[in-house]
Amino acid sequence: MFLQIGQFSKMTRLSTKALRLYDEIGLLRPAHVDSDSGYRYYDRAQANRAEAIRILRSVDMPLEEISAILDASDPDTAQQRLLEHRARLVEQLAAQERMLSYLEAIIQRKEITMSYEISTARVEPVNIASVKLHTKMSEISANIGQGLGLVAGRLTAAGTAPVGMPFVIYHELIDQETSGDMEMCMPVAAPFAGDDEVTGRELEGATVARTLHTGPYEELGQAYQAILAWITEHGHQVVGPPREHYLNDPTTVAPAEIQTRIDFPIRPADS
Amino acid sequence: MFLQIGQFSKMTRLSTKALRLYDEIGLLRPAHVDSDSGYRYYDRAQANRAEAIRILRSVDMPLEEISAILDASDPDTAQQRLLEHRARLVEQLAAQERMLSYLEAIIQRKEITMSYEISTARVEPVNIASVKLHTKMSEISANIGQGLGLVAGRLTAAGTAPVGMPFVIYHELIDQETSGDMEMCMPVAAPFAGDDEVTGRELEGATVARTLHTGPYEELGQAYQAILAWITEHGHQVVGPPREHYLNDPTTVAPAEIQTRIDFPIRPADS
DNA sequence: CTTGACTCTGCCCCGGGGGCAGGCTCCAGC
DNA sequence: GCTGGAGCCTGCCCCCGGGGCAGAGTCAAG
Repeated sequence: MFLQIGQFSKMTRLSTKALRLYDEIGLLRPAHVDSDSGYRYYDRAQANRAEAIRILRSVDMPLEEISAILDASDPDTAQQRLLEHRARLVEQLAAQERMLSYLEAIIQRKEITMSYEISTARVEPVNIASVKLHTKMSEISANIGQGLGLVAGRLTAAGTAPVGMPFVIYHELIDQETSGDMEMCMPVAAPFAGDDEVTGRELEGATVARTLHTGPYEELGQAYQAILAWITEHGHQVVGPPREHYLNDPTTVAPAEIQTRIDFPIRPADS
Repeated sequence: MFLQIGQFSKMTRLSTKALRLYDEIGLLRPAHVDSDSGYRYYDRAQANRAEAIRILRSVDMPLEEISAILDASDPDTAQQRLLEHRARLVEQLAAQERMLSYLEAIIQRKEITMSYEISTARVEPVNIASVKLHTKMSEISANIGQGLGLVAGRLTAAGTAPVGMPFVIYHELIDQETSGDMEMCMPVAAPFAGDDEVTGRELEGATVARTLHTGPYEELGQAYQAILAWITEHGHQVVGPPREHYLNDPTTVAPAEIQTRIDFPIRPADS
């Protein structure tokens, strides 16, 4: 009546290796184990559980989860676990889609890393309304959205409007571990009075090393490296915090099309 | 001028662990390694290659592939590799989608494994046109499609048409390793003459153990197990090869909705 | 009783690192 | 020049779900 592991393996289309593993972790214990030989013997009735395992593995559910579901006393709990796993799958799917579209962008531009054209430019002083805050890498994009929203709101409340695209000044280096101050700015025509949150001031003019990055924000690090290397190579000296200008709207444009300009204030070598 | 691994790690957002691994496999060798201390020293110029690695890893490309791309002398070869990887991603994406929709079906039916209602039925003799061939597990669905297409063609050519849904007789057990004969059949009103490929005959009537499976073909194994267990339990005896009836069209219906009826000819216990 | 098919345990392998232990090495401050 | 602490080194085990293999033991049919 009992089946050896090989026969049970054929029945259930689970490899013997897998069956031994499931025995070991207690997911599917053989109906009987010969204590002398160690041979595993399965009952036909166990095929049902085995099939459930095979099905759940086929949707990539971890063995631990499967255990939890099959041994759940409460059917609602099991259902809950299934829903959680669905959420995981949906998330993975989205991640895969993001990867794919990013890869498409890389393929299209025919190069993996960007090559940057760097030039100097003269930036005139400009009146800005800005809000400054301390942030870290993982919060940057959320903070920029909020910050610029806040500034825009105050401008509207004051009966005025920005006269150009928004930009951000990074007063300190922000990387994976270190947090730092960033200032989100909107250019305005006339000096802005400011209040407790949003300040108005004139941003000093500067000679800048400038480059344009086209692509998702994750790649901006390259642009910074390129521009800093260029500054060093040409013997210039950094004299102020960099400014990041957002030349189009990331919410309406594909990630591969986002344009960001970086301006690094410098004192040129020959002056 | 050289950077220690920690500084380079911050620059490139690659963990020191990863950098050491890339050194080991030759993907990204430090510009200099102190032979006394073993300290790794990186050049700023290496940040470019590191960035390319980070980007390609972010789209889940294996390290070996990345090596091949970055060290490809020919840009076309590199492009080719990227395209291959895209194909892989697309395939994975499709697999994920399949899993998700399967999981949705499982969630919806509120049970992981099917429970089968099994009954006996009397099947009358019927004229069939059929084609028989030897196949294995992985070829079954392709063969069924071809086989039924062939039979349908001959029927049309003979100026007649099937009078019911097609079905398949499994003359031998077919599982993962063993191949066996299967016969793809269409019921016809009048005896069919047949030719070298498609034969006509009368299929004998029988008392059958019958169950209905709703769902993808992958799950059919459960139905067979359930029906065979039922036959054994009730003391019946199998007297012929099982017949699988396809009650709806799998090409127009969702996998979760496919209906398959299994008829197993038996001699009832009480006769 | 023999033989061949089956099964057992135990080990190493896959990928892409994470984490930790124990021991060096470097650099900055004194 | 010295010292302390941060940074770095190698080497090992771990993740997950098995695949593959070696060497030894076991089962069932003839």
